[in-house]
Formats: sequence, structure tokens, C-alpha cells
Amino acid sequence: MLVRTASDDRPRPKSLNDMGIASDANPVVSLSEFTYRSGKEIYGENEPAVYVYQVLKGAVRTYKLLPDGRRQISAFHVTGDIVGLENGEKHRFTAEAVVETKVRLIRRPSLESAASADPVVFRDILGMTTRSLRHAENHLLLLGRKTAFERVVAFLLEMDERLTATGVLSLPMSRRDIADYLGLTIETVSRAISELRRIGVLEFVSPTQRKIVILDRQRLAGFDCETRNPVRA
Amino acid sequence: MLVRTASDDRPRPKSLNDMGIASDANPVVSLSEFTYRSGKEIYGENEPAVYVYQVLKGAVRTYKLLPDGRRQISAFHVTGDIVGLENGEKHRFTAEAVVETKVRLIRRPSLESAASADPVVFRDILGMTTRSLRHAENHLLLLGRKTAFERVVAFLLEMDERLTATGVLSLPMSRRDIADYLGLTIETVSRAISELRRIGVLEFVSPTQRKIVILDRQRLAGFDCETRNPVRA
DNA sequence: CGGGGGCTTGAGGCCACTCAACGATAGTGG
DNA sequence: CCACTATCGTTGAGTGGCCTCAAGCCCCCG
Repeated sequence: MLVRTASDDRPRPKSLNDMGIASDANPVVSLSEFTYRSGKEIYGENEPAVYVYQVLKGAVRTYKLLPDGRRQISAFHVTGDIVGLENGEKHRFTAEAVVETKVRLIRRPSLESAASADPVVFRDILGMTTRSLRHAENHLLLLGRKTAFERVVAFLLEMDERLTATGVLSLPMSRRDIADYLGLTIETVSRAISELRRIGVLEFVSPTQRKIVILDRQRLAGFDCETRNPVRA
Repeated sequence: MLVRTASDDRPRPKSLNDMGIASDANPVVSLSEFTYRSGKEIYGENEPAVYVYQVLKGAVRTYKLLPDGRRQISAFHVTGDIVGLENGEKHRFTAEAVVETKVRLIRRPSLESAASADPVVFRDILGMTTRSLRHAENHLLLLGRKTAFERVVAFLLEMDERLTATGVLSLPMSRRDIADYLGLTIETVSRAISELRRIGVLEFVSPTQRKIVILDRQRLAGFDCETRNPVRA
């Protein structure tokens, strides 16, 4: 199994003000923005959780590593999503920018004080945590019990829903990211996509393999054995 | 893949009072108790979430099914654990008693009113949700990237920690349950346990295969490639 | 135009699954 | 109390789906 390396030259949002980026004196929480270049680490697993991040543009992957480098991506976060809301002192994942990504930074202490002051904020935090939990629970089923083909189909449907819903996918992530999200290898992901193209469900938009047209969503959805209505004898 | 059936003769806690079991007039939330026999369904996936349950004795499994019967158990819940806290209208899993199980029932509406009245209750709910999320996130890594042997080791260590921590495990669940929790087959689970016995890490306590002594926890833990300190180049 | 990374495709191997047989255990009824 | 039976767990043999290894293509970018 390949061991991947992580660069340690990531920007430090702690020095945002030093860098001349104004920090917003919001009445609710202190805000500021930052842009991460593609592949840069936003925070590391087990680091103290100083900030919560809202993705304004781009995409973020959050993952865990095993000592030998095996990686499991738990989620991709796109525009509007909140990243790093741990409800605890430490980050449980590493977070990296999948592509050039702009985020809004929210200081955790200021978020917490806002939450204690305002029940609505608190309720929002619970809602977002529940949302993450539901996503993780569905992903457990995918990783534990779905075939490689079913996983790739489920991934494409999820991305179709979250990215555009126009039938044309512009995936920000590489095949390696997809593989590490689905618990597969890049070759297996590639073969599944090729198969879907072969049978006429998908098509690439030239000139790249990351823009995908869904030609027959009906049929694509049919390959996903979703949990909707499990038959009970 | 085998399609398993679910009995539909489960008791209905809705009729608790009709059944002569007093419902506790607690100042905070309305409480009552109920005992489920081994294998009985407590609630079904997508059913309206009327109750939240606290396990008083026994064990509960929560799972999702695919249409063809493939099952993924998301968690086992033992004494003290809360089950069915969905923060939403519907249950996201089916819950069943693994063995004869006594639970305390908490009406969801009464819990919600308690939460809005008391920030401490609300904070507890967030804490429990976060706890579930952390468990699910760790399980994603297990299902996505660990080998069969590593999964079984991780399972035994988890159960050792949660059930007794005395070095003697009395597993309430069958090999099938374990397999469906770990995303494996019963044969693979069995082989991994046999291997651990063969090398002298485990031992069965007669006369059953569900009582296990951990002879060398050091070595057992060594087989678990936990996420503790991933090496970074 | 040369180099490199990302993606695809093919060939072969291995880990976990499938199928099957058997022993042990627990539950059932005579 | 003891056959009888069903269920659970183990073990072996063989298969197959996904992984590994490798080659080649394409696009991007200096």
C-alpha cells in the first residue's frame, strides 16, 4: 500500500490579521476569509480546533489516515458546507483543499459564545451535526455492503445532486480522491466509469475526464441499490 | 446474498399504559420501561420517531438493509447507551434487541420540550449526537480501509472496552451480527478469531464461543492499526 | 517539445466470499 | 431424562471480485 506524504507548508490562518486580511467585526461571530491553493492542508487530525470553516468556493476533503498511509475520505465539502465543526477540542480529521478553495473562518470560541447566547445558533449546530451523522451512516452502508460498481454509481448520484443537478458534473476531485472516498482503488473506479460509458449511461465532456454528462439518470439510479424501500418478507 | 426476514409481532410501547405498566411522571421527561425479548424489533427504519430509548440491560443493534437483504449494522448499544436519538421525525435505522433487553422509554416530544427549557439537556443531546458521529467516522475508516483481520481485532478491542474491561468478554451478539457490523462474512470472522486463538492471544471460556478471554491484550492491540499516530513523511 | 501527472486498460494474483460438511449447543417434546 | 431438531460456529475447498503491477495515452505546462 502506497504511503502518501503531506506538505507542511500550509498557510496559517492564525496570522490572518498580520497578513493584512481584515477580520470582520460581526455582531454574532468574528469572521474572515482565506483562500487555500489546491492540495493545501487546512487543518490536521488531532490539532486543536481553533476555527470552523465555511466553504465559499471550491471543495474540501476531510480524511483519516492509517499509520501505513491508507486513507479514508469521510466527506467532500462544497460551497456552503461547514467544515471542522467538531463540538470538541480537537479536529477528528485532516482537511485539505481539493482545488483552490475560499473559506470563511469562524473562531470556535466566538461560535460557542454565540451558541450559548442564542438558542437558534445552538439548534443550527445540532442540525449540522445531525446532518453529518446521517451522511456518515449512509456511507457506512456503502462501504460495508455495496459492490464497487454500486459505490461508484452512488457517488455519481450524490455529486450530481450536490454539485449542479443539471446533468453535467464537473468533479473537482481526482480518481484517487474518489477511490479513497469509496474504499476502492483508482483502477476499480476507472473501470466502473468506463463501464457506465460503454453502456451509454455516461459520457465525458472533452477534453477532460472530470466533466461528465449523465445521459440516462433513470438507468444510473437503477444501479444504485439505495436503502429506500428494503423488501421485508 | 441471503435475504433475511423480520418478524412483525413486536410489542408496541405505545400501549404501555394499557398493558398496566405505569408511566413515570418525571419532572423532566416522561419515562417508562419495557423489556424486549431476544431478536425483537424495537423500531423500524423510516418509522416516525416517537420514543428515544435508554438501554438498561441487554444490547441493541441498529442497522440498515439493502433491498436484497444485505445488512449493515451501524452500532451495538449496551447498558447506559441511548438509542433512537434521531433529532428528526423519522428513525434512520431499524433497532432490534440482540438479547433480552430492558429499556427506558422517553417520549420524544417531552425530551424536546425539556431541551428547549433546559440548555443543559440540549447540550447533552448535542454531546450524544457528536459521540455517535465520532463512532461512525471511525467505523468508516474500518469499513473502507482495514483488512478482515484488523476489523475483527478492532471489534474485540472495542467490545473489551465497552462491555467489561476485565479481560473476559461475554459477547451478546452472534457471528452474523459481528460480520454485519464489520462488513464481512461469518466465515471470515470465525477464521480471524480462530487465528487469534491459534497464536495464543485469545481463548474461549467453555462451554460457549461467545465468552472470550484476552490472554495478551498488548499483542492484540498491536494488530489494530489504529489512527492514533499516522506517520507523516 | 520534453516531462510529468492523471487516467485508462490489460494481465495476473490474492484476499475475502461462496459453497459445503461437520461438530457443538440449545431448545423441544416425548 | 433423553432423543430429536434447529441453530450457531468452525473448518476446508474452490471461486471470484477487487487489488496489484505494468504499460500506454492524453493533457497540461514549463
